[in-house]
Amino acid sequence: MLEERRLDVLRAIVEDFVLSNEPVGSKALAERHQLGVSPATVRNDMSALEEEGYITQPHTSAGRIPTDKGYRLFVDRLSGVKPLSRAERRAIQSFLEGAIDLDDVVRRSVRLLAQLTRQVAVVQYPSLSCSSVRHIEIVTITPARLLFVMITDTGRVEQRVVEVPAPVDDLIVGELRGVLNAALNGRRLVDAPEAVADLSDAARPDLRPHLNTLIAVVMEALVDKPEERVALAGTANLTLSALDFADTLRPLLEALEEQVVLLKLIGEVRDLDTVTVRIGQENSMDALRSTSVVATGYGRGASALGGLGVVGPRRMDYPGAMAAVRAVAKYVGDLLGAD
Amino acid sequence: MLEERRLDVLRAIVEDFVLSNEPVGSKALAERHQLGVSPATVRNDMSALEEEGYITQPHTSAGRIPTDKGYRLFVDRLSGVKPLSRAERRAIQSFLEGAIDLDDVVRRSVRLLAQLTRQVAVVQYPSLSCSSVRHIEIVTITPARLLFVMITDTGRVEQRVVEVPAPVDDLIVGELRGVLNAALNGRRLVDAPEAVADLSDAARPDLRPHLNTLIAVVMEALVDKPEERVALAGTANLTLSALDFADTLRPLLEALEEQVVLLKLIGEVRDLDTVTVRIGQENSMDALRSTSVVATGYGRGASALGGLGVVGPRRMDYPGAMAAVRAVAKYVGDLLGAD
DNA sequence: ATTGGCACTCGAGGCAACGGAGTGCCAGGA
DNA sequence: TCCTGGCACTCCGTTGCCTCGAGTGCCAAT
Repeated sequence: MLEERRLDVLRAIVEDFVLSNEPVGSKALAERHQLGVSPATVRNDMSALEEEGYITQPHTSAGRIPTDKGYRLFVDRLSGVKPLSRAERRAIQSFLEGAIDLDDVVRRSVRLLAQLTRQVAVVQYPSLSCSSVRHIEIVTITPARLLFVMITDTGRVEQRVVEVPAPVDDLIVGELRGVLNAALNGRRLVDAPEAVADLSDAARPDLRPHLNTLIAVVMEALVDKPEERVALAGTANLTLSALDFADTLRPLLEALEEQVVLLKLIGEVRDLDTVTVRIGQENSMDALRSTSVVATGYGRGASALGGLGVVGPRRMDYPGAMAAVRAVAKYVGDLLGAD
Repeated sequence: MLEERRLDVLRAIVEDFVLSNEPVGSKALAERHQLGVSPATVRNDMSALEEEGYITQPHTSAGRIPTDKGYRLFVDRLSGVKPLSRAERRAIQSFLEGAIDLDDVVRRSVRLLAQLTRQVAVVQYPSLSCSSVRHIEIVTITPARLLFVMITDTGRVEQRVVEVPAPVDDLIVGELRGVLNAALNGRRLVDAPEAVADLSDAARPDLRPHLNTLIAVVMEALVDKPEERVALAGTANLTLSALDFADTLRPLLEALEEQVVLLKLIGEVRDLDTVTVRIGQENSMDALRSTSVVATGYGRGASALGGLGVVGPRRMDYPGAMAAVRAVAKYVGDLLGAD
């Protein structure tokens, strides 16, 4: 009963503060929410909540604002995932179903997510390592330089320039292409090392050096340090939160421009089935310490193809963001999984 | 003599204001620059300059700031292109020479440009229409859906999914591939329509429907509305200019996120050999009316492969920006032209 | 445990005074 | 004819002061 109401008060504080961005006081709280008690009682509860570290006051005689710990409790125990409105569901569907290729899917979804949440949105391209090879192509640029092109089942096209040890003619290129396709087509990239392990030994002697070079390059580029990519949208929304960031805005923007940073971020939170929320100091990267991140993985089956999420001020509509992230992840997963 | 000094005064005002972002007064001017005259004389000149619309005062009894017209005169007649420092030249070279493929070149150069100018940088990917076909690949996804992949001489890889009227087997795909490659390899994309015009008539009857479909898709996708792309970097630098923008920051950020807007922008100013400067109201798009754009084209030979430039506050170091833009364009042009 | 009352704190906003930077104008000098 | 020093005026930004109001903490009463 007592405990119960204290949590109600915390919830009310979070909800009001997210809306107004102003410290919320006891009187306003008691009025705006049906707590059934007087402001004085609310004050006692607030006092207790502050004692426990869930809320704080910017200065004496101001209202209270939630701490990171307060938001955490709110997210964990006090809020459901707000269901999306019908209009929002429709928007998602109509926005994504027109997509024609992978690039288009990713770009549309990242913009959609930014629009739905009014935050900065991040969508990772499907990881190569989770994809399968659909086709491999080798094109001659000069006799000693080949362009290696790989098309995956998610529609990604990866390319690398390869310098071969000795000049090759079109005949050899054709053979190389055949060997590689035979070995890799339909294979998942994580299985690639195994699939090509003794390829060279089994091949015609004159192909071996080229094959070795190609395999080495391919392994290095696509498995050891695969090129992961992300799309970003909605940085304009940061101006809405300019007050929340102040000094930290510039480092934040710089971080968001770094693919590396975003990949690390997404990499940490791309569980399927779970929407991860990182609040303020919970983030591992300095530049994000003043933000909250709501993210999840997308894909079909056991392992995530990629991740997506939003970055915004700690003062965020968590239920709404979580719902949007989850919904978009589901659609994107279906689209890319089924393709 | 008289005219001469007035222009010196304008130049001094622009230079000081760009540095300080504060209205500059007669006394400070006479001190900081070797004008050889007293503040009172400077005042007379300023008065005249204001009369002619080159400078203005934010309010009575404040210093003067340049108007768009003032900046224009400064750019046209009062400033050379500031030569880059040795360190900057070295930075450009070492930054760009490590690039491995097209994506890498573009991404590196856009970041470089943002860093050099401390503004927002934009780099357009080489236009398809100016490129030549290096290789065409056709991959079966399902019997009725083909993936068309085209590799250009600038290293761009374009792909489209094509629905064919009737199922095709690998044999036919091979033939289609052969026919298209024979017709298009080495051709510039602008010449493509001509090259494929009577391809279908000359082909084996059973190939015609497929060929027609493919050709239609290819023409539409790659010639009629080719997918142009741009890269963006340095939006964090806008926080440096936050004061210059105020209300207009959000629309500006939104515009910068729109590929369409950036493409229009670059398209208007991608002359080779000329660094175009658009100051404030000179810009054709509303969101850019409070900014200045410094841009040029890059490429080899007669027509530009693409464009690049920077967007920043009107209070910009024009000589520096022009030098950086020109230098980066030169390097990028060499890199992509020679590839 | 809850409530109303009360004294206290502190920031926001309004207002007046002040100082300083800058201007325009004018009369005198090269 | 052009430049210069002097002078009065304007207006912005800052500072200090005051008041107002929202909010708190505590206490006695229910």
